[in-house]
Amino acid sequence: MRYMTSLQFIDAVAREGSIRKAADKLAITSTALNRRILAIEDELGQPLFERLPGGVRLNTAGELFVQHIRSQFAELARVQSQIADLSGIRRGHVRIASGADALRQFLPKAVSHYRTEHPAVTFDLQRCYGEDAEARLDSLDADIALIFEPIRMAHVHVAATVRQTLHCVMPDNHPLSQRENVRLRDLAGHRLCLPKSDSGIRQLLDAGLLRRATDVEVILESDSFEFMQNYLRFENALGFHIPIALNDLASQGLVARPLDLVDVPPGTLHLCHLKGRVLPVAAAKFLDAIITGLRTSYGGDFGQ
Amino acid sequence: MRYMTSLQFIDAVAREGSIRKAADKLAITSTALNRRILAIEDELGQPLFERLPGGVRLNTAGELFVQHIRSQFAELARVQSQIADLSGIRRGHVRIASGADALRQFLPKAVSHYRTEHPAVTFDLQRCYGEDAEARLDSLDADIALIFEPIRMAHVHVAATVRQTLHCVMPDNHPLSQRENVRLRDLAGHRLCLPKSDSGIRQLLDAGLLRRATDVEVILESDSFEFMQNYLRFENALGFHIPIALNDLASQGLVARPLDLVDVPPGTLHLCHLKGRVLPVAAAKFLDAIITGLRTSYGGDFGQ
DNA sequence: GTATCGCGATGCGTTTTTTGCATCGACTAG
DNA sequence: CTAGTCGATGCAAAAAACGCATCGCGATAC
Repeated sequence: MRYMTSLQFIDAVAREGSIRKAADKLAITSTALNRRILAIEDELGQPLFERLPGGVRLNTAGELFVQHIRSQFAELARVQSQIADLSGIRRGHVRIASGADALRQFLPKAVSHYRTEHPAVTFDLQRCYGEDAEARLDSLDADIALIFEPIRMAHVHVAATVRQTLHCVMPDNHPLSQRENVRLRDLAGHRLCLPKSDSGIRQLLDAGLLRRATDVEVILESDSFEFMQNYLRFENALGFHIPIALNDLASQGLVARPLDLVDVPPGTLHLCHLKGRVLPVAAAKFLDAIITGLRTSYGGDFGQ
Repeated sequence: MRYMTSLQFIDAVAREGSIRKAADKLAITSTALNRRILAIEDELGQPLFERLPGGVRLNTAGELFVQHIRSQFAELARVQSQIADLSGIRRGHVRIASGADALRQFLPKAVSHYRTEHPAVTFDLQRCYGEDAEARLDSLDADIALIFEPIRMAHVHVAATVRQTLHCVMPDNHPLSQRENVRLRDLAGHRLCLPKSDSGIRQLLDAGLLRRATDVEVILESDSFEFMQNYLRFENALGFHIPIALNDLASQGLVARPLDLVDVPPGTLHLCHLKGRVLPVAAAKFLDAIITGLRTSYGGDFGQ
């Protein structure tokens, strides 16, 4: 929207921490950008940025104002999608922040299924680490977040949860593949591939392993589930996934066996949005769809 | 704010129902205003107004958008007051919609008392009839509303209530002035001055009179409590007030006697704001002050 | 039925605002 | 101490907004 460019500019400067850098990104000169910012600060009667030698930084007033700007844009987007909705044009845009887990199988399926029914809705998928997904909800860079395990921030609303039992993934000729489910003590002496420590899966595992003081051999750590799964095709080791992240194991000669619930409690996948926020039409409908999808396909059960 | 003028213009056109009239009020030409509206409609991809022979009217999209505009402005005002607040400048603006009742004594006192402590806070008092106060909350033309008796709209939040027993006001030589309190049947044969039927007081009275089928002589109706009170100095008749609206009776040779609660239940004064809205700092603080003031001064008791 | 009136839309010249360039002073890093 | 970065500012060019005159359309008055 043309009349809000100044606000967008302020947001950009806040993100870049420098007027010149932001001006580059916005494809205008730093002069123009600088003057727009001065003009708004003048109108507000107070500076929004502290001028530092290496750039600028939001002051307290600026933080309040930028927060306001972001919520205004989110609101505008919502109203626009609402207007588009009532005129029968079922288009919109959904921005999702997700950990790596759900990106493998679950989200691609969900998005593609939704798009078969609403082909004019576009998506933006942001792969996040750790608390980043929550931060993106907060800064309104994402409408919906899928977070496995802990929710740290208070103003995140959990729309739905799915219980996910940790599974141990291994080549089908691995000795442990004979068992129905795997105890932690069975892992002793085996080689493990573990997700990095900011992953919910890793945190669940660590808690269990620490408690049982199991002696294991960690041969690699990665933040890519895809890499770890592929790796198991070359070395006879053990990986860990949750059902929602499992895909296409059989064709790669892999099998998954659940970890015994006595050792490792089931993790929880949280489907969240920002508390108190009214989601744009498209995002709200996708959320509905995804929730019913979760209920039917992954209702606490194995989802491969 | 300079960058939002286009939005304000749309709001003005929506209120005036005509581009030319709105242009007059805004002190610009209809040409410029018209083009700004066309530009925004173009950016949104949809018209916001229906063009009628006698002017323009919002369509559905326009109503959504105008609602959005108003909430944006309210939000901006709130953020501005928040910014002003944190910089130590205790200024702000409070807009109150009130029935005539509270304007007589209670609100002048409350506002002036608040202003002794916060002299930089300014006030806007809008005298409203009937449902208008609620409508003004809804259109964000008022931050706070004082409504006597019924709340019709669902999205009004009641921050506090005060019980108010109806009082009968009369010249001090009136026969009924001898009684401690007044029954409805005592009114038979007396001349009454009644508020108009959109007043909460009138509605309470009507309900009681109808139930008791009391035969009374209504000599005048008015929406001005001041007029009715003054009138009693010239004709020996009866008026009706709630304690919060009583002022300075003795010096005018008037007295007030409560109506018996058996006949007429006590009315309720509602102190409201729009549900889900975060009030600007000044309005929120004034609301706090007014609530504690109500609790101590008018805690269900006579307040003259 | 016709003339008139008020409404929003639009073409065009003018005014106001915004932008970009060159440059300044302040500061940091090496 | 010098080279490089940052934000601020004077000035001319470019862009946007504005006002005037005018059009077409529909309602109203007579």
